[in-house]
Amino acid sequence: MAYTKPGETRSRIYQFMHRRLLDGQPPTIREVQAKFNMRSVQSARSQLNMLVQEGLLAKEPGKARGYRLPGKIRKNTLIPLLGSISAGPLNTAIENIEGYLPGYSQSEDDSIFALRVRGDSMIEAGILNEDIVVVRQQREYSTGDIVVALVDDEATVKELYRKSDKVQLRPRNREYPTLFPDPENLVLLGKVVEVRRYLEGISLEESFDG
Amino acid sequence: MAYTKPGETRSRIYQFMHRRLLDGQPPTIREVQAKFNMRSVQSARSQLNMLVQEGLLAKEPGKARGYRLPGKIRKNTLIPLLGSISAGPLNTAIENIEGYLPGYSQSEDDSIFALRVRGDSMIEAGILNEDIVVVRQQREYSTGDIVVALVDDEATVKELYRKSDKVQLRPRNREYPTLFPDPENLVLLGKVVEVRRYLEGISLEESFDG
DNA sequence: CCTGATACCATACATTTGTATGATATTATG
DNA sequence: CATAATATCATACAAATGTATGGTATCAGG
Repeated sequence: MAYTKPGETRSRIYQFMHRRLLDGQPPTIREVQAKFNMRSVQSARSQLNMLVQEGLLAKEPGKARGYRLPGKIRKNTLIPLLGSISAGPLNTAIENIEGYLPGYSQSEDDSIFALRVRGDSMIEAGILNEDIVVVRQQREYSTGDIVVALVDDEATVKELYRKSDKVQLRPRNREYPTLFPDPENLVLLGKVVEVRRYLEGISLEESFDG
Repeated sequence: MAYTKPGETRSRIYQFMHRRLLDGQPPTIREVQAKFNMRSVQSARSQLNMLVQEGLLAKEPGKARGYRLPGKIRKNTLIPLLGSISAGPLNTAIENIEGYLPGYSQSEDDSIFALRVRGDSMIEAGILNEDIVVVRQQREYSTGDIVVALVDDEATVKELYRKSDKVQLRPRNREYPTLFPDPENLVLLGKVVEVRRYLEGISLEESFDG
């Protein structure tokens, strides 16, 4: 029986592992062995070891199904899609989770959430009614940031403008007026870091209710 | 030591499993045991068993880390973001992966990819230059679908219109003309099911080059 | 308080899975 | 052809992990 050319099997094994790991189903060494019609566990294992050495895979030694994608590869998280945001601290809103969106986890602890946009006040920025915005809470905001602010107990998406100490919340729709909120009462929930629009109905997963 | 109320631990275990499974790292029973400070494997196992019975989890018996999300629950995958799409079958384009986006995988085998939009021909549909569209390949298309078509060896995003046997590709920008492609040469790469816009630079991961 | 249901424990065992050792076959290359 | 590098095999062992048995503790409701 002919051997494969050096590197060829390894490349195919890598693709297989990559797909399986992204799919959330880390295979065992023996599953790789079977997949590639090898007659010895070690055949698969040595290939996997070399992928690890090349830095293309990571592994947790000793653990079953311990192969991972290397750290530099960004991992998936779920971003909570909040229903309606009411007044008060965001903690209370967390109770109101409508579903989850797949997204990047940037750093561990920065809190990110998603919101469905109501209205067309940002239409000229390409944010339409019913679009979903992904929001990251921050301390500092700069002029030009698209932010989610709490105005009159209602969350609203606008573009932030600072002029000296005055703050403006500008819609991106000529038919809407700019807001001049009282800085004392202005609550900024976060900065919009991503806009999403689902063109086909998707049902978001429900959370446990038991 | 007080016991938790009936159902309470189970609920927390479910959330833990849900997150881990979506994260692509199925835990072992003993990892669950440790996570919830149980002193017996069986404590964790019986809870997991009941979650399976309630249909909230699935499992592959005997296999290590064999718990899964039941089929109906949508899974997270990574969607390949293709660089430039050249002519020819899509297979060749797959070689040209620029990175991956976190997204839903609908059914197992439907092939989904993402593309960066060049130009502003769809601006009135809220799709701006540099936006990313998530595309699903299909057999059938209907009028009104936003599709990715291959015209003159270049991928373009347009709205599809059918009138009898004639096909139109309409831009959503009054300054651009409608295309009347020759049905023979029309290649539809897929339907746009999602639009995304990242307002902060993200670096996408690279793929295997060996 | 009584009783069934549920949560939890301790321990042992079986299977799956990772690891190790030592060898042979094939390929690539000068 | 000679040689090194790589691919592959066979087999055994060790660790991780799922499974089973039988019991005790706590909770919930009448």
